[in-house]
Amino acid sequence: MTPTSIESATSWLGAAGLRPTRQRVALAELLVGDGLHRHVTAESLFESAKTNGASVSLATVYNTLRAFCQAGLVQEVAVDGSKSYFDTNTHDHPHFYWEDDGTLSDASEEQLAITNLPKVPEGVEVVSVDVIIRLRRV
Amino acid sequence: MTPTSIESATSWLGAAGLRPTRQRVALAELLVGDGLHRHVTAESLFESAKTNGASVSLATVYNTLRAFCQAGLVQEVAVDGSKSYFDTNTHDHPHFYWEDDGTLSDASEEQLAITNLPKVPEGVEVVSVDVIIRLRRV
DNA sequence: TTAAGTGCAAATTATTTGCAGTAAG
DNA sequence: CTTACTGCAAATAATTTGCACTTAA
Repeated sequence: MTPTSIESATSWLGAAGLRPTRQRVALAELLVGDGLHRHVTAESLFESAKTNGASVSLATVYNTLRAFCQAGLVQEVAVDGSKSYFDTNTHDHPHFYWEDDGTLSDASEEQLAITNLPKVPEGVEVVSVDVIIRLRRV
Repeated sequence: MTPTSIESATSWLGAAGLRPTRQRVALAELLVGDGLHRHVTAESLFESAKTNGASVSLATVYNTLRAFCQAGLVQEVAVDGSKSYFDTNTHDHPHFYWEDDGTLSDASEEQLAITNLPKVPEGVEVVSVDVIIRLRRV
């Protein structure tokens, strides 16, 4: 049978060895409950939680996102020197950043290709190749 | 004759219509005095200024970098959600970000090529395509 | 002379942390 | 029970701002 959003949230946490507390499950549901990818900031996730009637403090949202990030459940995306964005799609992929409203969205990966990645010195590994396409409405 | 670093700094400011005050010229010299590109944070530029005996307050370094950025003399590079980096090379080009020490350097542009940039919706312009290659010593 | 630029200290914003209380295993 | 998690409020880090003073044009 189809898993409920609570079930997917709980197993998502379990896979990373994180204890499924009430607030973590609530946040995980908002992030991966429907199987779609999300791009959130601590503040935006906090607002969603409030809207959905989940009782979670802002500090816990920050700590939880940090924990999810360290566990590899979400990925931090640096787009703006002043805020941190988190993406539930942990696979390396390009992003669109809408400068007008400060939102982030996925750019389909098949459309983009990077060739001739510069060779890096000995003893150095490439952690990731981040591509941000900044957009503005004209 | 070869321009002095003060002369290049002053004309660099003049080209952007910025008044060449003592502190701006001092900072501009540190940034473009020798014709090489620099990657700085407000804090790192402030330290360089102190080391070079230039008397500039940290607030002025922040305000000046902001002014240079708005005038198009430097470009902000988002690599880390907690700090702002500025690059004197305003041409779109890829960067190496060294996670170990938090430094930024240029990746030579000829080595990298992006093909099949996703097509963007009507009425939207691509402001820039930022590529950050994150590196870690192994 | 006069508007733009500067320096300080106080304010703001995003985020982290200390610690007492709460809950999961 | 025991250790991890949570919530609040206070702490911190990066950056901005208000305002009196200075300086380039």
